[in-house]
Amino acid sequence: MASFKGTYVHQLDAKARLAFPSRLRAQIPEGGTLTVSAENCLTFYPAVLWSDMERELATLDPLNPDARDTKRQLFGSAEDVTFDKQGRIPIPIHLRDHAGLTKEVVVMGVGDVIELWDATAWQKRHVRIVADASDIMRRARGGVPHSP
Amino acid sequence: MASFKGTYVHQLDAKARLAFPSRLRAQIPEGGTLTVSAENCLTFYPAVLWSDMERELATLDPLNPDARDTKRQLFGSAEDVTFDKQGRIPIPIHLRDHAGLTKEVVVMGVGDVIELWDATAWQKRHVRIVADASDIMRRARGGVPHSP
DNA sequence: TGATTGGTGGGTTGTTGTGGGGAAAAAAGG
DNA sequence: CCTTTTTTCCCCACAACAACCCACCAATCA
Repeated sequence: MASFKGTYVHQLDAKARLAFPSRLRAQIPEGGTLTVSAENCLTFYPAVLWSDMERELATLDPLNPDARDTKRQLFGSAEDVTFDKQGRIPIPIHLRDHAGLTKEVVVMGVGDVIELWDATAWQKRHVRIVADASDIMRRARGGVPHSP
Repeated sequence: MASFKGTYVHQLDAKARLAFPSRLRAQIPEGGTLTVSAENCLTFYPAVLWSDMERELATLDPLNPDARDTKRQLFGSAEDVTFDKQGRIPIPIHLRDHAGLTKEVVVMGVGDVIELWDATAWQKRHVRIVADASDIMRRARGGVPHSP
């Protein structure tokens, strides 16, 4: 299983293309699927992981309204992405809007997926994470709900 | 399992490269992974130990927001490091910032990992550790939370 | 004192991100 | 159904950065 790491700051050009960091691109030459995250960012799934995701979503109870909304959110916003010969991907409007992407984009390897953040949005969240690092990491194990 | 020990003070050059102490380097010729620590320093994990770390992070619940932030913090800040022919490693900006590295860097073997500190930051912490040594070591077993 | 190892500095060459022009394809409109 | 407009992709060019290589000093040890 691929393991993505590192933080890269790239520019969204006038044609809404994003140059994908070459280190990350080298791990997924065949592309993958991009969709919205629970936070205000985008999540890139490598092809293998996305098909797992599809299978998992298929097991959700069709009678549960939350399950239906979850599927609407994830499937409805999903886009297959492949790289052009310069290693760039186009980012559709509805995905840009969800993550508030304008110019500076933070591309971050987060283990099995890659996340895209607006630079300033990530900066804000990052200082919060660093400040509360020990608390957050303690709660990460426990599954204790946290307050916003 | 490798066991690192000793303290070395090296200079960060104009290109943000750090000459890794040859004694430590000899134990990990293939490099490893460098990422942020909970304190304001950097932690170097030998390859084997880092893959253990990855496996552990993979077990965190993807539906827990704190787990996601934890993975962002650790994976997002992580960088694979290999040595150049002079035994140096480049240190990216975001890692320099987290540890406040400027010129003098303390490289310290700490058992299974290696830590990098800004020299003055380490000095301050060191005098505190020495002063409170007996209390600190007594609490080390108990897992009692400490005050900053 | 000579040789070897280890740390420091700097030049040079590829690689990578960025911008933009132009062709092909797709969509929209008459 | 054909024309016009928009979008998408490919290519080229440039600038910035990172990796690699070679050379110099300083310290250690025989």
